[in-house]
Formats: sequence, C-alpha cells, structure tokens
Amino acid sequence: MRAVPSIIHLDMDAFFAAVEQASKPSLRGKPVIVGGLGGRGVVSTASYEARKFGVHSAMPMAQARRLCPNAAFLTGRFDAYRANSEIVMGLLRERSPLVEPLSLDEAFVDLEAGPYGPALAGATTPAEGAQLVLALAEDLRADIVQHTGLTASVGVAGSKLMAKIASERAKPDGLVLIEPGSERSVLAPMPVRALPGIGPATEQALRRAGLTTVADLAEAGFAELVGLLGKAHGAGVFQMAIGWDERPVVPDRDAKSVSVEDTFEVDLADRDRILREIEQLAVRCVRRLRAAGRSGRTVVLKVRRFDFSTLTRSETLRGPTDDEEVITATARRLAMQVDVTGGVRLLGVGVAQLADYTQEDLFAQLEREERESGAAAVAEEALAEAVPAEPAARRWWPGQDVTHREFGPGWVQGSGVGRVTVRFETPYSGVGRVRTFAVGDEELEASGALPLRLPAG
DNA sequence: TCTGGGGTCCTAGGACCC
DNA sequence: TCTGGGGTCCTAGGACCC
Repeated sequence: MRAVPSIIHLDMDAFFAAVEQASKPSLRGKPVIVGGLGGRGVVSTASYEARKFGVHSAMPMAQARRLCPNAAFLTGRFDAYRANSEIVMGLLRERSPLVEPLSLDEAFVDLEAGPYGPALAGATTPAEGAQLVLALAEDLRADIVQHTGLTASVGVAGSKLMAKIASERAKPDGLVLIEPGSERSVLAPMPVRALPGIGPATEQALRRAGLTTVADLAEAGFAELVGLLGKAHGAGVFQMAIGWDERPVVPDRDAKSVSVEDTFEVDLADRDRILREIEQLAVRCVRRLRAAGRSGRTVVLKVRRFDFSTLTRSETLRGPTDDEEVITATARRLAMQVDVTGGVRLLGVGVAQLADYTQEDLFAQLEREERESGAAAVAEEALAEAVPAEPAARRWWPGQDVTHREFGPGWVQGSGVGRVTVRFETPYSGVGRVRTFAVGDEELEASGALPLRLPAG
C-alpha cells in the first residue's frame, strides 16, 4: 500500500449495453439487454434501465424476458466492444505504461510509473497528492467520454484491492478515492462477498464458521482462515481483510490457454454428431490459437452433460503444436473416453501449456503417422462419410450491423417468418426509421460496426 | 427460472525420479 | 521381512471473475 493513492481501477459502466445505446440512438434511455438469445442464453450485460427491473448479468435470458419484456434484447457485437475497449486502453496508456486490463471493460493503472509519477511523488501533503490524483482521474473520465461517448467509473487508492472496491462504489459514472490509511475502517463493515475472490462457496464456508463481515475475517486471524479455506486462499483472504495488498500492476500478461465452447439448444446424444461438433470446435480453437501466434501442448475436452455435471479430459502431447489435424485428432481421442448417455448440453475444446513457437514439422509429422494406423482413423472415416455441413443459411440476429443499398447503415431489430426488420440509424444520426425486408433481400448486407465518434476533422 | 463463453488460479492424487 | 522424502509432471475438478 502506498501513502499516495496512485493506483486506479477503471470500470466501464454497463459496457456492452452502453456501446449498444451509443450505437443505436433509438435505444438511449431505454432498457437494453445483451446476451445469448437462444433458449439457453444468459444475460451478459443489462443497461441500468433494465437493472431497475431486477435484470442482471448471468441471469437466464428467459427470466430476464419475464422481468423486463419491453427491453431491447441483443446479441453481442464483440468487434464493436473490442474497438471501443482499445480506445479506452489507449487513453489509459497515455497516463502510464503500467496498464493491466482485466477484461474488455476493466483495467488497473499505476500512475506512479507514468508522466505524472514525479508530480505525485513530489506532493508535500497526502491531501495534495489526493487532489492531484482526483484531477487526473476526472480528466481521464472526461477524455473517455469525449473519445467514445461512454462513461466509466473510477476508483483511486493505494492498492489494487482498494482501487477496485472504490470503483465499485463509484458506479455508475463516478469517481471515488479511498484515502491511504483508511483501508481497515473502510473494509471492516463490508460483507465478505465484497472481497474479490470470495464467491458463493467461500461465503457459505465462512458463514458456517460465523464469519459474515470483513471485520470478522480480520478478527478470525490467519490460522483460522487457512484452516477454513486452504493455504493459498485462506492467506489471501486474511491479507485482504486487513487491507494488506502489495500486488503490482502487471501489464502484458500472455494468455495461458485458448478455448472454444458451445452450448446446444437441444442436448446431443448421438456419438457421431458429438464427434462432428468436436471437430468443428477444434478447428475454431486452432484458428484462434494461430491468430495469436501461439501453439500448445495440452488439449482439453470439456463436456457438460444433460444434468449440468461437467467433466474435462486432457492429453498432453510431447511438444507444443498448432497443427489442426493433431489437435482435432487428440480432441476426438478424448471424446471417445467420455460416457455421453443421457446427452450433452455443452462441448468445448481448449489448448493449454501455450508456447510461442512450434516444432511443427517434427511433431505433427509423427502424430500423423501414428494416426494413419491408429484407432482414431476409424472415427475419422466415419466423419469423412458424414453429411457435409450445408452452407449456413443467411441469418440475421438482433443488434447486427447491416447496410442497405438504398437506405444505408442500420441494425437488425428482429427477424422471423421470412422477414427482417431493420432500423436505419447510426451513432451520429437521430432516431431512425424502421423498414422490413425479405430475409433474402439482396439489397441488404451485413456490415461492420461504426465507430462511436467520427474522427476529428 | 434452469443455468454462456472466455478465462485464471488452486488442490490433490498418482507416476516417476533421485 | 511392511514401506523415506522431496520435487516435478500430469490429470481432474472446483471456485471464481467478467
């Protein structure tokens, strides 16, 4: 912990929903819910207008629809979220090279390492340092609004833990400073769940021991918490409880795994179908792996059964690979070991133990030779005989960006019974008009997300 | 109401090695 | 002829986060 509150935690407000509202003038001020729209979807982000109805992240979409039937329900447009995230992260990096993104909409920043570091260090009183940090944070928030039209909440403190707690208190569209030295008194009355890393299971374990507030945790002491929660977690929870946090802000952390998974509308029971899905997942996984310029040594298959029980099977290869055939064959081999009676609702394929380089030639070759004569060849033959996937029918999804040859840019409001409804508006227009087309209308085509702000000049 | 998708970190047991 | 101890790797599962 520092005497000067030079660590920032930034959290964009209802990020995905806010991007949608900024992109679609007709949705501003209205409840917007972004998430999976299928029968098994959950809410990813609800706008504040939707939260008033009790809708929140991770809630089943069916429940959200009942609570807030008049909301706009949209599927995510991750390209748009990524683009705006990059703008925000860029603004953070102007303040310090030490920026640690936690997700698209969250990051820590260590101001001490940036251009304002010397001024902060030179503050003659704590109050002066605090004033300077607050001014910097307000300037940052204004900058974000100017460049994206989106609002962010910012917490400022002397440690990551307290900065994160501060930003939580700042929501939405606010700024909160937690004075260094006040950590323990701020934490004490909070429920244990407020500490990052304490979820439902840990909360229950603590409650059974009579511990419900952070003050209880601090009082319980190191030994009791380690006894209750295990070595690492117990120690971590105790340190948080007494406001002790010396973790540095670490930029540029390399990913440790890459994975892809799909939940199916209807459980899959047919082994061949399951193998085909796994093959497709493996292909997608490899595509992402290669795009990241990485290769991996451990292939992981994930299966969630009809009853939601989840299991994983993994195999570690002799060397890292990014070879599609090797990874696909390994995933298939793993699939053969899994009992799928009763059906599966989710399948996933992942790669871990990532490395930057591949000894592809040697290793892929070896695997290929083994496979030629192996049992996996049987499965592969079955796959080759399977009906080839028909080209994806043209489908429109709610929220999608489109352009019409005559009416210009807009977004899909809904589709069904052979028709698609489009609202023609952009981030810079007023509320647009709605028109309906045949789903196959050649004048209409999918398009990319528009920036929320036009480049100056 | 019936539970997404993408990750991270930790634990524990068994194999294996010295 | 009754059983060491430590380190590392692999595998599986679980909690948690956004």
